[in-house]
Amino acid sequence: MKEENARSSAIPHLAELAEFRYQLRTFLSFSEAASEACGIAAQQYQLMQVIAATPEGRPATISHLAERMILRHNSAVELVDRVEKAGMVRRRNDEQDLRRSLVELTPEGKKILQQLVTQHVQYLKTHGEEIARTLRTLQPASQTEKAKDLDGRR
Amino acid sequence: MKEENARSSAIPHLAELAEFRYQLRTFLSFSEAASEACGIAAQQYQLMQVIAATPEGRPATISHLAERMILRHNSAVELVDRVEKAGMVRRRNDEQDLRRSLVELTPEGKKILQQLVTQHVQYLKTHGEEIARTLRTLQPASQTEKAKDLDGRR
DNA sequence: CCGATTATATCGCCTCACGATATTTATAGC
DNA sequence: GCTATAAATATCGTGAGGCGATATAATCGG
Repeated sequence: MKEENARSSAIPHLAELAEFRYQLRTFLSFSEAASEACGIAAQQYQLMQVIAATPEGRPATISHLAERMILRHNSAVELVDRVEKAGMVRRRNDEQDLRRSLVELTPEGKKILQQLVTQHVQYLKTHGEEIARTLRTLQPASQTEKAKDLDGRR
Repeated sequence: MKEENARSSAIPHLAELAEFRYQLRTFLSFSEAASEACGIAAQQYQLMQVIAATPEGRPATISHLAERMILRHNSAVELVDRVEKAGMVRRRNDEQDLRRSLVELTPEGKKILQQLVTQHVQYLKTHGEEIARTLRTLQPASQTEKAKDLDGRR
């Protein structure tokens, strides 16, 4: 028999969803702290990561970065400005299409990125499984122990 | 045999981590759009969700909300101000401790929250499994098809 | 070779989180 | 019970960053 929270009664999966979002905020908070310990903002790290993860064939244009960062093009321009000022990336001119700037990591940028990726992978090796488990409790055919726990503890 | 991306070479798990963050951004972007379609900001929805998910015994004080939202106390105060102005929550005085305000959802707030939770649960029923799978590729003992795909396609 | 489209850049605006500080209430030590 | 300290909330000025509107330059289609 499960006691319903008066506040949450009648909203299915509220506890699991709230837990997932709390886990995300905790992860993002870690990410921000790690980035700023390296002297850059969290978004700047994300931009660098997108650049490094862009497949070989795909040029790292402002438009492409904006798309992967889910930002307006002008915001991507401004973000690149800031990361460039921090010395982590530089713009090159695309010789095929002079409208484009190609953004690439500097050696310093690669070094910092490697550190940050390592730290984040480490974090997710520790906490990723728990996040995945919370996500699974929201799947159609799921009544795991975790879900029962989140539902039952009120 | 896997071809290494010149940009990503020597950074293990870069592709999987970047993919995970892109999935998160996509989800958060959906969340923002859904919230604003209901006339509130994404953070305001999160606050409401935290309030609703607060266990019965635990009073929904500003301090508690700040902790779950991962915000400074003053920022939580300001967030509650905005959500109160939007008519989604109201403050009550704690009669045991007059320093505290207890924050609770209004009927309108409950209605909107229910809609948003439903939409988000629906989203995660569709996309949650994929996110969980990406997370799993970052686990210690993981060389799934997904991981091979992300590593191999460059 | 010119009108339409695409890519990037610039600028002013607005939201929101923060640090510093203030105010009120509770609590502990005497 | 009275005072020093701590805790909870609130206020205010500041700054970062994303966005819409607009501008400029380069490419492309007919």
